Amino acid sequence: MESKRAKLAKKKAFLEGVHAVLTKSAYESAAHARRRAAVIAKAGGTCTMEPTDETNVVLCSETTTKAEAMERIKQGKDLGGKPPPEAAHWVTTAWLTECVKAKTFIPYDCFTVRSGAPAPVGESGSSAAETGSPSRQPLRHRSSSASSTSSQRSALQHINSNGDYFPASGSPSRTTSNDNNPARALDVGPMSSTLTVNDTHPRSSEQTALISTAGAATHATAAATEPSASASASASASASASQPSSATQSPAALVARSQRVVGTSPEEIELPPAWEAIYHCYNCGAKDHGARTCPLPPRGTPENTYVPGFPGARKRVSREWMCARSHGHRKDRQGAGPNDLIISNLEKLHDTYADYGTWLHQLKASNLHTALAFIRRMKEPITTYEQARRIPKVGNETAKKIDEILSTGTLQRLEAFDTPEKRAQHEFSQIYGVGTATAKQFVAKGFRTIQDLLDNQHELTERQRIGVRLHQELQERIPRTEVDRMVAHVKHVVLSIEPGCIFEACGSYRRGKKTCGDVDVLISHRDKRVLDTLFKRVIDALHDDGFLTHDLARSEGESTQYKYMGIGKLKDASFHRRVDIIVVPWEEWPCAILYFTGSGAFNRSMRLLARKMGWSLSQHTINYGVVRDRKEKDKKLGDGSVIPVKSEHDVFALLALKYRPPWERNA
DNA sequence: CGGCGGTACTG
DNA sequence: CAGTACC
DNA sequence: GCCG
Repeated sequence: MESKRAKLAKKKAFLEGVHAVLTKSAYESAAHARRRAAVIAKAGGTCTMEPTDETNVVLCSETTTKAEAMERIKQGKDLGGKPPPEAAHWVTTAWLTECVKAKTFIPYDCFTVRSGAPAPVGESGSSAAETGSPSRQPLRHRSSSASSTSSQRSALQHINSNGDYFPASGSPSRTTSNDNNPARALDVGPMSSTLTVNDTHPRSSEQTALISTAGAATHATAAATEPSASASASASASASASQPSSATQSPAALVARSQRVVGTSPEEIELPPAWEAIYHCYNCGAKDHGARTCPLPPRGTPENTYVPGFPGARKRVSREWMCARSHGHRKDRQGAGPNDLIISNLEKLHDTYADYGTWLHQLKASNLHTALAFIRRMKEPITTYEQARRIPKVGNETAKKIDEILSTGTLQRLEAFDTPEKRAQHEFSQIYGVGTATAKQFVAKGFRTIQDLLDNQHELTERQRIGVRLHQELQERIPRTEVDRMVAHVKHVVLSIEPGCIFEACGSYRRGKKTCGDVDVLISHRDKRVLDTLFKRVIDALHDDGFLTHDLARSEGESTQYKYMGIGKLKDASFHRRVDIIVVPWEEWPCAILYFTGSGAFNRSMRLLARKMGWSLSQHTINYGVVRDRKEKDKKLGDGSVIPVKSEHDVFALLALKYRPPWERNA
């Protein structure tokens, strides 16, 4: 259990950072407005009539919705016509006043608040004495607050999952999980945490030592919980302030910041009765909790040798599995890395392998891709063949190539491929809907540039036409702030259609990347009947308001998981962006969010591991007793039976893996 | 030497 | 069915 | 192309 003090700090956390803006409809007179402003000031926030970059709360009157307020703002009646920040929270003034009075804090993601209806959510504030310290600085002037702890994120999520969408399902112990501390995953060097992984394979420990000499410095940081915790907390506390320092924020902090805006999913789901009957904690076997809240150390360590009661379960796993290790991102890092020359050359080699399109070369490419994931995270330069050999997935061939790069600066192999035809083929294959086969066809037809394709659009399929026309725009990475706004928009539309939905933005965004290639949105609802129409209604609504501009592929008719792939654009954005939306049944949520968060290499690794255990992991479920055809591996003879899971943690526990938060799943 | 993720939409 | 896509 |  958390101390009372920690709880108090959490309660203060939201109100501390409030910078509110009043809409005209939120007050009747100047005096009324002053009273509202006083409420905010008492909470330690600041308040204006004009939105600023720091605005994180918009106060609506008791009788308007966000949509109505937006309309008024558009007409210039409120806020002088200046639009509020897209990511701001919309609450009624009465609600905020009440929260301050009761010393409770505000659920952070209430976008559509209707007349007076919502009562303050969260624990009763009576126990929270003396929170309103009058001398608190406004957000913009605070440097960092020691009172905010790194558990703030889970606190917010806790409230969130007990809030509007998931009333009163929480047990008090759910925040005291074996969950990772975000501060431990700071960007400085996720590698160090692999040292805690459960295996002592002789060779791999050697390899780990090699690579993680780089991360040695991180030990100090990770061990010094206090500073890193407050750094993480201040980053998320100052969430809505658009600070230039965001470039230096850790992925964990970036995710925490986004969670305040877009996260609306429970940490655990309820299962259908038949599944609930066989569900138990896959970390210890208890029936009364899941792996997420299991107090025991991770399964597979000497301290915990529990094995779940499903055929194929095993105790230990080699750390060679990518999914068993922490993979922070390295592409985001600024400055030059020690192995940039090697990396850039091997990346080119990877691309040429991928362009072949044959089964064998796909394997070479994916193998090289995995090796690159390990090379990228090294802080020390590779200098010898032997040193390279010790990196996982780097064998004789790759090590020789690294050696060649070290001595000559390039790869002979690459120069042979540097022809106009190959370059054209590679560029074509970057186009959405154009793969290796089509790219080769285009080259064979004599096309060499994108313009050639634009001039011959009749030769293309519908998806390819869209892909070619928008090719330049879609090549652009999306800044995280724009993803924030896109996701907030989609979430608003989804929740106004069906308030009981759960919603999570996944993909690289959930993994804490600073820029994303596309926007991935996962949606579910408890009620199956709702799901059957929800998908179409959401897509239609997003078309109607002009957000979605092109469809690339979408599920038709009824199925279990609905998938939409298309292109969307915010009105004030400069580029069209790829948007994926998936609607899944409630009980498939954990596997779906695991899949949709990725990364791709992480998924492959995890699924391979599951397969080696005789199981099968997919975006739907994890199954045991799967019977596969020996010859044709695509042919499944039996689906087996579902192993029910309530959270991502359960899947990790099943595979005897230490839980990896999203920002450690980059590869 | 055999194995390498699992699934879903388009045409 | 092959091709392409999602992570 | 790497791994068990």
